[in-house]
Amino acid sequence: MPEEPTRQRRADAIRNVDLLLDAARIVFERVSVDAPAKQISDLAGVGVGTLYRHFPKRSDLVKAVVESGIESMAELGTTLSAQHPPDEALRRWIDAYTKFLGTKRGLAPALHSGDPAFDGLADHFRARIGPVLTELLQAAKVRSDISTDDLLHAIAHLCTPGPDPTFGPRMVGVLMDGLRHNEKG
Amino acid sequence: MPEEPTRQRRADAIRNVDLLLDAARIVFERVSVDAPAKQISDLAGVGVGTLYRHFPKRSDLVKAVVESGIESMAELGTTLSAQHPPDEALRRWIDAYTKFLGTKRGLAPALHSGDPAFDGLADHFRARIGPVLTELLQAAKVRSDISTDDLLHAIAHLCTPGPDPTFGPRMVGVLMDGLRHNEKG
DNA sequence: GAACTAATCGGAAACACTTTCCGCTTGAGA
DNA sequence: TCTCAAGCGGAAAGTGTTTCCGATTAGTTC
Repeated sequence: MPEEPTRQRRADAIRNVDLLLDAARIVFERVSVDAPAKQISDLAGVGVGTLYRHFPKRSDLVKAVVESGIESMAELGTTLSAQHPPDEALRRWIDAYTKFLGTKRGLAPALHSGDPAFDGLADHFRARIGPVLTELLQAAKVRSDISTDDLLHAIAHLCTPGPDPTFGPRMVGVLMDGLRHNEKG
Repeated sequence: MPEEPTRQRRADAIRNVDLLLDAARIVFERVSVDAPAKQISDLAGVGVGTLYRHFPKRSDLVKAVVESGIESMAELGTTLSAQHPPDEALRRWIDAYTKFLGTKRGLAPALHSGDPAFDGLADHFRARIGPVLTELLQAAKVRSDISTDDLLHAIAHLCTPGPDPTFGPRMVGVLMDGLRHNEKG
């Protein structure tokens, strides 16, 4: 692979990417994942053109924000499994995951809308979080016909932010009961 | 309430509404709930203007299609509870509900997107389906801290059509296990 | 530290819908 | 058959995304 003596990345470009990510995090949380791109570029103090230069599709910005969240979730998993007994670690991690998804309006629907824009994201997600959760699940000895992917997916679906903030957590609770007290061994 | 000697509704208008609903059902299933309005009006053989005359917002068309589905679900509930023992009736009804949601691409995400356009729909849904499901649930004696609404919601969330068509049904299965073998009596 | 250039910027223009408007058409009622 | 409001269709307006490109400006070189 040709390694051109590439010129260093411009400082303002790096700064703008950060500004945009910060602005996006704020807007996604306070307004919605569906807010107009201009609203984000305005908050970041740059033009729309700049936003689209760094994130060719609007969805790429969403992806970038989510990816940064994925990283923290993965790290949390490692930390928790070191500090708590298996099922407690699992419980806490699921709690955090639930909260992560529940915080950004429209995020869960967007991720599971089937929009091919997010296909790659799911893979990255799986690759990074999957092993961590798998370990937690095995340690907690839950039923075996449900895969790690299944569970991540299911929780993501259940945790759409809505009028009743207890909904997601409660249903996840039922789901976890179902995992433990199962009919398939 | 003033009952004006209102003129009868025009035959072509009635026909066009039907054509539009049929076209919408087809497009929602074959393409997606998010397909352009023009695609639907074309299939129906009318102009966009006509579509918007009968369904002022694009989402009204979605609503209309879903409402017709709700009606059949309600009827099915009654039928099933008359012909089967409680838990079998519940199982079958949940199956049908799962399939209903899983069939229209983008429907579940749309319904739970938080878009106020669908607020009324949720109420209608609840009013019509709630009692039926409540009866099924009581008859099947499942845990009590989960309401009928909760369950309808949860299933709807889980049944987003995706690459793996078995996902929804499987997770609903786990959820139902959780309802029966619970930790809260 | 001045000149050279490619990377970057920003906002205007091009697109892709959705929704509104309005002149023309047609079915219902007399 | 005649009248005329309901209904039609598609053009135009509104809204958000994505592309473009002339004007800047940060690295690099001398």
